[in-house]
Amino acid sequence: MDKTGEGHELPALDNAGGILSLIATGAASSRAELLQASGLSRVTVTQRLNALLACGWVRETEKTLPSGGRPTRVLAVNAMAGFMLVANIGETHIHLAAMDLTPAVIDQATIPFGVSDGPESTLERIGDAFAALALTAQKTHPFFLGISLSLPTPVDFKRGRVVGPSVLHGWDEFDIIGRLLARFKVNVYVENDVNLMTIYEYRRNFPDVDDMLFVKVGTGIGSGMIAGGRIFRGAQGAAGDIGHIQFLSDDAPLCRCGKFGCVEARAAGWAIARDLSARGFKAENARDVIDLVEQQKPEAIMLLRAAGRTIGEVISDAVSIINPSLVVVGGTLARGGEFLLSGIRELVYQRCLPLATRDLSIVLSASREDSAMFGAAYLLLEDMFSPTKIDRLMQRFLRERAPSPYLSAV
Amino acid sequence: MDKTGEGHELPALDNAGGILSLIATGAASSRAELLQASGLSRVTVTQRLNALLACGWVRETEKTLPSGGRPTRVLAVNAMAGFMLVANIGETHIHLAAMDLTPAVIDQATIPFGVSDGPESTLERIGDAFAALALTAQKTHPFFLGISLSLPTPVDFKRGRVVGPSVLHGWDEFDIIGRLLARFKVNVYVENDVNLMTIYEYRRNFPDVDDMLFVKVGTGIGSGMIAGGRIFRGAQGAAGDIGHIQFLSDDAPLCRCGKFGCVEARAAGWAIARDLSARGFKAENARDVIDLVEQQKPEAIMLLRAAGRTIGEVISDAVSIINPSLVVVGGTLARGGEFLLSGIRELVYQRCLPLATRDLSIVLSASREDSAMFGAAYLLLEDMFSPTKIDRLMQRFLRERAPSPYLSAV
DNA sequence: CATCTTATGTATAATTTTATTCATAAGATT
DNA sequence: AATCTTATGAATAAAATTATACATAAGATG
Repeated sequence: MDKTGEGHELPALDNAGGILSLIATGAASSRAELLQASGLSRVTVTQRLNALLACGWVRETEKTLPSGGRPTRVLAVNAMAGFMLVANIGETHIHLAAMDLTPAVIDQATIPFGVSDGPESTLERIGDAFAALALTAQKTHPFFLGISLSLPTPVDFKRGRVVGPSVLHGWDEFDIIGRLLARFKVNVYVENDVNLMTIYEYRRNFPDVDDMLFVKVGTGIGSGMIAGGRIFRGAQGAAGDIGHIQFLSDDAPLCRCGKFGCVEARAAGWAIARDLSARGFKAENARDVIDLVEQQKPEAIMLLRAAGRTIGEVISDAVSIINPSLVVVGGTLARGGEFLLSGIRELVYQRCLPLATRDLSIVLSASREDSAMFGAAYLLLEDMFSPTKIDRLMQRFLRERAPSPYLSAV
Repeated sequence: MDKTGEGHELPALDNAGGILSLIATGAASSRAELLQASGLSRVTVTQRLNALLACGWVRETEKTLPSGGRPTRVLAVNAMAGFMLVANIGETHIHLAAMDLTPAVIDQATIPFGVSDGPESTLERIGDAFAALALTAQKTHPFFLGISLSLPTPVDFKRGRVVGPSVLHGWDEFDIIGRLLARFKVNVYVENDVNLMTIYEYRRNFPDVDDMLFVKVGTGIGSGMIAGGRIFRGAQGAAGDIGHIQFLSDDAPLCRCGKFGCVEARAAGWAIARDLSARGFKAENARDVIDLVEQQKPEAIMLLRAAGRTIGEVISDAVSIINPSLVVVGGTLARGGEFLLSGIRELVYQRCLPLATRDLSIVLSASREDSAMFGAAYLLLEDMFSPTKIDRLMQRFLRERAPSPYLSAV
């Protein structure tokens, strides 16, 4: 009996998920590597790969690898097989995009936002914008993979909820996943923006550096870690909170968190802006600080240099504790370039033991503004194409591809 | 044709490694769980499990789990299936043991050692002691799994070598694995003692706490981390080096490492001994300090309390950065109990944000002196029974079990 | 004790996967 | 152009694995 119920010639995708996962995660990019990595026989791999090719999940690229004989054809996930919806919630706007599996932007939108907007109405507006983006994207990229959100606040990733104090009012413990799931029926991911920027740096710029620290120096200060090739979140998703490590002194300034002497209160964008204001400049946030630096104001440059040394102190602690092989400095103040970086380097090389700094690089991020959005896309892809989850993805795909008339009739 | 060449009735262990791995790693402890976890059919699981039972790798325990019907039989790796050799190289002695797969000690030995003994002669003496232990152990525990060493110095685990400055003279970059492999032809693991103590705490005392920090406060200060259930080593295996994080002040004391103001120089056993000596007491190391504390000398207690607060500062940094849900304090000075712990707790709860300390426990280790040796055993078991390595283990087992007369004749 | 539930073993046929072999493809080398 | 190498596809039989069905085991429950 024909399983599809019709003579539709749909290729059998049984157990092809493992093959797709290997290609998507980069574990294999040719038939030979698939054989090696999967441990399956050539016949089986060929059959499953053909099914994936026929369905449009995988494509043969034009690239080939030299082999001594006939060149190896390079395989890749077909970026146009599907799309995902991502959004980066900032403090003044929400950027939204439909992305293909590259990930690259298919279509995007921006809606206004304020930190006092509650989650209910915000998620409804995000949902509306998403629905419009999905309508366009689905025409060219048939399969809707899922949704991924970036939030400027601590997030318990497993539960997908904002935890603890946040700049976003009323979001604490709100069931973000539940709300979006009810409307879109796809996997929903929610993560902190710094962790997503970290994932972006790792996947896009330093895919071979399996132990790195990303430090965002903007209006606030935060960090994310890649440990053994995976984002490291800690027990509550609060790992990397270096902004509120304290250095006590007689003149320890008051921090936003209510304590004295935090790194943020000494070196974050808002702290430098505060100090510049006290000196008669007009500065409210990190961007104003950088504007003054770019205008070569000596006071601004001096304060940025000092901030670099302060941040260098806390980065040196982090380097001693987690021993990364790369530190990437990003965020708005990173646009201050060497003015910021030299102080960081100075302190790290001075304070850490040679063993930890021997093979350590400290570099500026080359990221664009929306790296968190791409990070959100990478996170979604990484999780959905992981060996443990791929089967569920394939099952949903099969269900949607062949909506059985019998089932819907019952 | 009979594969064994004889009518020996040896059960076919083909592909049984996966089943053994599931049982050994704790991923499954009953037939039902094996079915679920392996995804194989009942027939296949039964067949492979029977082979493992027949070979003595696995046994049925007396324990059963209630199920509503016939109780589920609990399976476990047979602790007597094999043995491993472990050694903990300390600064004055080397403790060696043959351990079963529990791991529990079968037989042990101690040989003298000094930090100026080079690796060549030391490894030869360790090899001799190991050979003697193996002779006994092999009688009751047939299969020789491997060797695992604990060293009081930074180790690059992947390469199995001492890296950077070390209390052990002449060991830097020495090929420890190569030397032991040449003599024993089994897997050899080499790891830092603090990481092994961390593994011990995790596996034996807190198996459900997947994000923990272990701090060893002895003559020196070091730490190890469990992140997501795995030991976290960093890029060079130097992660957790909290002993040389600096707190500068006017009276910053000189550290062994040549810098001023390190945590070690303020709060380690040798630093407290130094301060006690300056006050006329006779104290050289952490043990002497604890002796004075146990004699209720107010100066010793005062210095230990102060050390607790200093260590608390650096632990609070680590807690902010890695967000564990548990901190275990061990090492010789931990025998000072609340005198040490109260200062640590005070500083951590004072300096970390509530999000990080909300679900954080800080406890004393209940470990015995030789926890590093058990940690070494756990490390070996964990790696050799991991899904990725189990097949190699099974292959060696099969090779040794059935030494083919044809092969040796050729 | 009879009955219920779930655990566990085994025989059979159906299905999936593999090993093996042969054939063709496609660039590199001579 | 002839030849070499490795990639890739396909056909066949052999082997492994599964689904299914049936049978027994063993404690809990009433």
